[in-house]
Amino acid sequence: MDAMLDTEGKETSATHGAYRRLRNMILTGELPPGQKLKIEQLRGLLDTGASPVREALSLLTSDMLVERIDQRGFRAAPVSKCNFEEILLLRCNLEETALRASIANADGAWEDRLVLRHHHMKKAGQKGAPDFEDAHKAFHMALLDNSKLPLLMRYCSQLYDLNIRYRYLAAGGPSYKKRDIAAEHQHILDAALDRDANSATRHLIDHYRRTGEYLSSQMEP
Amino acid sequence: MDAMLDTEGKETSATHGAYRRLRNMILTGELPPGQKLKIEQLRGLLDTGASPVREALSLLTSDMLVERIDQRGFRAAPVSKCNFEEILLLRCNLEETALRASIANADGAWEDRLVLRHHHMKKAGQKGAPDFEDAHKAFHMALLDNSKLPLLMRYCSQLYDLNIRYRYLAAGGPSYKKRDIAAEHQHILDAALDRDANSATRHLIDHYRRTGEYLSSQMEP
DNA sequence: ATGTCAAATAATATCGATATTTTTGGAGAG
DNA sequence: CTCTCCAAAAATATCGATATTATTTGACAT
Repeated sequence: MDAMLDTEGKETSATHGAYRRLRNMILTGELPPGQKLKIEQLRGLLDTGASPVREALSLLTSDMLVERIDQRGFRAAPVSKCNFEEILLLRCNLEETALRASIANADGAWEDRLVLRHHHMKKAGQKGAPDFEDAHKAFHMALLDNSKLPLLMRYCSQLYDLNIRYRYLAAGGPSYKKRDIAAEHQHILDAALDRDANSATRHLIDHYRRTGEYLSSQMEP
Repeated sequence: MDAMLDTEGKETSATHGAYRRLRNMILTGELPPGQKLKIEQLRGLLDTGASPVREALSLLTSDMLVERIDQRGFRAAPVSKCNFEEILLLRCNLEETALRASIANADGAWEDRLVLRHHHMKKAGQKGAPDFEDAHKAFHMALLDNSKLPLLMRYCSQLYDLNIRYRYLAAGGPSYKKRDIAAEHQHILDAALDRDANSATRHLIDHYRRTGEYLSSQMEP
């Protein structure tokens, strides 16, 4: 009953709450790569027991955001240029597969979802909303989710998160507006609505490669 | 100090031991798909505390072998023909990428490892050793591991395990010898040693597709 | 001075118990 | 006879404490 009065009335279990907060802290770089994650320290930070913290860290292990070291506890997953480039490679491969499958299953309901997600993203981008990241992910996932391939979706979602972590680390926050990102999104959307798989995947992959090259250039080898 | 005297002197932490044993039980079907996994019950089965069991189940969640249901505990992941076909699809896609990358990096040390793994697998297969499964996986992983792409390797390993689960479920154990599996493996090996990426991937994918069709035919829709 | 070993310290992993939540079973009303 | 609702039972999630293991510190011998 205390949990309800905590800070907001939205979290269900302590474990899940700890999971979400730790995840965010790692994605945004608040907990830097390679940092030792001591139970006691986190227990204080999230004010909850040791069991939820421990279980949340176990779950983050599957997302490859936390590493468990034999009997020596946990640490935030390290980063490297090499790792970043592998993420990019896999994303291009898997998202192409998913997007082609989505387009193959295209129907009116999917098109509606796409248009809606795109609109929300544009709106969030214009007023610099803090939930632009969420809207951006939602749009990209909507492109893929008509594939009806849950495993593939899971991998894409995981890789997406690993990628935005690098974006936060390299730029200290959402660093769009460099290029004309909006136009790139529009091209992808239009091609998807036209059900032109070749054009859509080409635009999508270009979109990733460009962001990838920019981030790659900002990292030491 | 008790842990050393348990049954054998090889396990390090209780959590890891529980993880390995539960994983095996799920893969072999000893814990059937969809079954509720009650902490108390497993605690008795593995005779260890509730914390290691709980943490092991959390880890198995990332392997997609266990599902966590909001506040209602855990259950063994369900199976379906649809899920099986997705696994097959992703395996063909990801392993082709990995094998091509492996061959691109080919060198003498890798060839040695391949030959060795293949030999061990053949030996284990002839004498019907219980560790044939392990040797079989080791050979397939050796084909891929020269790609030097750890993330991709992880996905391939995960999908491999999900797949052998279906093999156990459909056949109640290793059901090879139906076709001339040995010849198929030989073809893959030879093509890899020749550094012929097209031939190697064709043989590898055929190998999976054939096993896949056999298993698919044994399942209800 | 320096390297090594042992005691002290700190952190993890695990246990046993409790509070919360879900599920079950049955009694009463419609 | 069926449905709803409440109480009892079971199971989960969480806490606090302990045992185990790693890390540091400092003393001793070389």
